[in-house]
Amino acid sequence: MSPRRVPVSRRDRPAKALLSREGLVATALRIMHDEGLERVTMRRLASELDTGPASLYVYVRNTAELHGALLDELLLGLELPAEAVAAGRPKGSVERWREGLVELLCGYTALLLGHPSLARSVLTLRPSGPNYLRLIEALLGLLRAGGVPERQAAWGVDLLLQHATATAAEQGTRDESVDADGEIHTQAMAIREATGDEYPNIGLVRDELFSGTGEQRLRWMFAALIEGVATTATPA
Amino acid sequence: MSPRRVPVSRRDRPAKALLSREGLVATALRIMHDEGLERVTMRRLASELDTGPASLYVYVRNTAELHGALLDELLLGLELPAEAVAAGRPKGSVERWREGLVELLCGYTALLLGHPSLARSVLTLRPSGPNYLRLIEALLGLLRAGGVPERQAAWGVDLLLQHATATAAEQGTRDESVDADGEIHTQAMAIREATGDEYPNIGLVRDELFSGTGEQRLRWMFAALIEGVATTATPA
DNA sequence: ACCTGAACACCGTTCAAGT
DNA sequence: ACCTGAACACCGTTCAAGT
Repeated sequence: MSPRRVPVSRRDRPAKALLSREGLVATALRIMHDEGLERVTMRRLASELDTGPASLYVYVRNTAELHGALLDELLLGLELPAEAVAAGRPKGSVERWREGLVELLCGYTALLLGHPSLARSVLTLRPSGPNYLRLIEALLGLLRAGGVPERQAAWGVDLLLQHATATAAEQGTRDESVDADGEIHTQAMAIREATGDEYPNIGLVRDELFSGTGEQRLRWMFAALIEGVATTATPA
Repeated sequence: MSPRRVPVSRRDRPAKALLSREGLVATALRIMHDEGLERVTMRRLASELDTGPASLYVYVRNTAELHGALLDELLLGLELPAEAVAAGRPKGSVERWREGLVELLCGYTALLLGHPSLARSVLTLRPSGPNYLRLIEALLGLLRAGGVPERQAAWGVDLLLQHATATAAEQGTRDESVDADGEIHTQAMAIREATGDEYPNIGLVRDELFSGTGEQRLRWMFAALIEGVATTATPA
């Protein structure tokens, strides 16, 4: 029907920015910041880049890989504490490494808390980007600075990162998605209604189950994790 | 066109089992066991129950709530260790409570490892079913039996359950979904290729990052968690 | 080679309308 | 009241075909 020869796009669009992995990730990052990760779909991304969804599969294997790239981009903004840079060589006040660890882990958690659905994705991702490796490197450095044995340090990094990611993923749904916020109330109510008859221990510590701020609990959890990692011997 | 008066269904179908929340959950449970949670969709459930998807919303608020019900049904099959039942009163050999905790947590993890995508869902769920409360009750009982202070015990339950759930969720994708198994290899390769130049600490403990069996690492992680919870003081 | 239109095979949730 | 057909507004991924 309508003539298809008019090359309007040539003048209308800003040069159509040739597709590339970098362009893809940059656009995805922008959408994530503006509208949240759930809006970053292959179809949305494609239409944003003036193409069909199939074209994206030239640059990323699948959605999971795209999410991995987004995480690494985000990690660029995570500054490593000074203690982690001069790794392996303990200096300054004793136990400084613990503070450095908590700081770094809180930073990583805060980063993910800004994008909780990314955290959910990362939890099943085994990230492999250079900036994630830097993070592992820094955590290992701090643990070694604290004199934590090699195997405990190696396994500990897993434990610490998993906890940070899971915490962000868990908090996630609460403020972002519409539906899930009913569930906290439902659980809180269930716990408050749990009779000391059927659930004596819940009855005894009921208030403590809800005590503390998120920040307090998070810092305590990291401290407990670090303590456990530092003092629990691995098998064999 | 075709006459709609023939009540064939009356003879063909097994009485069409009136809709109910229990029936819904039972059907969902069956599909989950046979084909995995990703097949348990509202539409699939509806067609299985000979109705439209809209009808299900009379019995569950949304998918998240349905998943919560599935978890609680699953937890029916989790047996609590004897130590947890006679809670609060330490008896038998000292430190028996630690074994009980590890056992219970491993049991819970194993349960979820059988349905990793349910674990992913549970992580953002704050479950509130009676059987989940029983689990909280048992964990609290064991921690109290170990003389762990109230606040540490309360906050610790959160930490322990989150770790168990996150572990199952993480393992999850690996064997279940098709795509994600590439990522472990990708990460492993990235770590193996990380030069000791750029990543000295990774270079030093490289082998330990991959050492141990899943079972060994899980038990060590729970032991470390428990140790940290038991010995780390909460603020204020 | 690099790219993509069109299709395949699905989703959760809502709401006006029926019984 | 209780229930539901039909629609709304989407998904990820593949593959044959084009340039």
